[in-house]
Amino acid sequence: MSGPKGWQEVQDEVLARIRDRRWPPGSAIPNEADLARDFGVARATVNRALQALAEAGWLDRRRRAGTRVALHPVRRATLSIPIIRAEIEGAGHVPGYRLLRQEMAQPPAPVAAALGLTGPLLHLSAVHTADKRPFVIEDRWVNPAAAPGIREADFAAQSANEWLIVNAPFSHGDIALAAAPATVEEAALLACAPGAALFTVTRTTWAGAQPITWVRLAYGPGYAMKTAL
Amino acid sequence: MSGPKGWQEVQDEVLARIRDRRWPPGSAIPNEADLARDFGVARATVNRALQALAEAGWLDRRRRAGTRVALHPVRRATLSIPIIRAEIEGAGHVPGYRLLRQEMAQPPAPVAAALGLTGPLLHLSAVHTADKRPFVIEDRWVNPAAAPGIREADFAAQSANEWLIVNAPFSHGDIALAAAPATVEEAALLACAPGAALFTVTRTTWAGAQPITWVRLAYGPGYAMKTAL
DNA sequence: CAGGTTAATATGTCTATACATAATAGCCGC
DNA sequence: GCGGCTATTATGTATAGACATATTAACCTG
Repeated sequence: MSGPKGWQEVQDEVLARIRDRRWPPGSAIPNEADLARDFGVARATVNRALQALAEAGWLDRRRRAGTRVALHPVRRATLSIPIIRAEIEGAGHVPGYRLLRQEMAQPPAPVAAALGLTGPLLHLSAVHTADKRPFVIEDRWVNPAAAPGIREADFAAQSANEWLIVNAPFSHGDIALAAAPATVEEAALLACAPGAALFTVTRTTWAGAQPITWVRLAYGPGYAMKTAL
Repeated sequence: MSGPKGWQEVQDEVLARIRDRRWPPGSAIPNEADLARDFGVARATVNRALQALAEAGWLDRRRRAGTRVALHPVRRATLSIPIIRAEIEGAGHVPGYRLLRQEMAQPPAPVAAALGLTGPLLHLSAVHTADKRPFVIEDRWVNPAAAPGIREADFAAQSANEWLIVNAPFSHGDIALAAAPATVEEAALLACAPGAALFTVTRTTWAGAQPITWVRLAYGPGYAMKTAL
C-alpha cells in the first residue's frame, strides 16, 4: 500500500475509515503489527496514531483483546478556564473591576460542604466590567490556609481571580454550568431585571487534598460560552 | 539521580517541580537531552512526558527555543457530548421521549445563517423525560441532503439525537452554552414558570464542508452540566 | 465438567539511533 | 548598521528491537 508516512497521516487514514464505515462502530480493527505492514511504517508509528485516537475517544483499546471502534463516538468539547480580564480583552473590550466585599466570614452550608471545611473563610465579591458595562459577578470563598500571603494581597487593584491563578495553582477541581434567575442584588449589579436568566459557572478547586477556593460566576444576560468540537 | 523509570513518572516529577515553583511560570526548563541524562532514561521517554504536559497546557514548547512553563496554566475542562438517553440513564432515571413536531419548513434566519443554507429543512421538536418528568426540549433543524435515509426514519420511536449520532457522524462543529428565559411554550413543556432561567446548549455540526444539523437543547430548571478539571 | 494452570497474543513501553524541521543567533559583506 | 545567508540548537518524528503486562484461549487435572 502506497500509504501514509507519519503518525498524523496514519491517524487521518484510520479516521477516514471510521467515518466512511469501512470500520463501523463496535468492530475490531487489525492489530498494530498488521497495520504497520499494510501502511509501510513501523509499529511504533501506528501505536502513536492509535493511542491519540483512543485518547480522543474514537477507539477502545485493550491488551490482548485488540482495538475496536468506539460504540458511541463520545465527542468532547474543551472549555478553557481563562482569566476573566483576559477573556474580556480577548473580546475586544476594556476590562474593569470593582471590589464589593472582602471579609472573613462563615460560609453558607453548601460552600462549606463543597470545600469540606468548617471554619470561617475569606469572602470576596466583585464585579468585572467590559467597556464600563457590568459583565460578570464573582462571588468567592477562599481557604486562607491554602493561600499564603492572601491577607496582604490588595484586591482593590487585582482581582482574586488573577491573584489565585498566579499564587495558588490548583491540581484539580470540578465545575458546574447552569442557569439561575438573577436575585435582586445581582440584578442591580448587572443592570438587568430581577429574575433574568443568568449563566452561571461554579468551580471548586484543590491543591492535592487541600481545598483552595469555591467560586460562582454569574454572567449578565446575553452571555454565551462558546467553543469548538 | 535515582529518578523515574517510565514516562508517567517523568511527567509526575516535572509536574511536581512546576507546582512547587522549582520551575516557576515562564521559566525555561532543561532540554530533553539533559533531562534524560538526569533522570536516567532515554530522550524519547522524556519527550513522551513533555509532549503530554504540553498538550495538557502546562508547558509551551517551541523548536530551537526550548520548553518553558506556561505563563497561565490554561486549564481545560472537557465536556462530553452524550446521547441524551444515555445521560438520563446514567443519572439513574428512566428515560422517555415524546416527538412534538416533524415537518419540512423554512428555518428562521439565525439557523439558516449558522448552517449557511437557504432552502427548507427538516424541523424536529421533542421533549426528553426522566422518570416521566420533563428533562430537556430538543429543537432541531436537519439538512436532509447530509442525512440520507432520514425521510424513512421513525422519530416517534427513536430520537433524532440518537439517529444522527449513529447515521450521520460529524467531523466538527461548534457549541454555545448560555442561559435563556423560558418562553410560554417551553414553560408548558417543562412544567415551569414562563421566564424561568433555562440552561441552553446550541450546537451546529458539519461533515467536512457540509452542514448537518443545528440543535438547541433547553434544560429544565435545576439542571447543571458538571465536569472535572 | 469445574476449576485452576499455562501458553499465546495484542497492546504498552523503553531503548538507541538517525534524520527532519523550525527558529534563532551569529556572521558576513556591503 | 542593515539585509540576508548560514550554522547551531532543541524539538519532532521514525526506526528496529526488546521486554513488560494484561487478558484471553487452550489445556490439563481432579
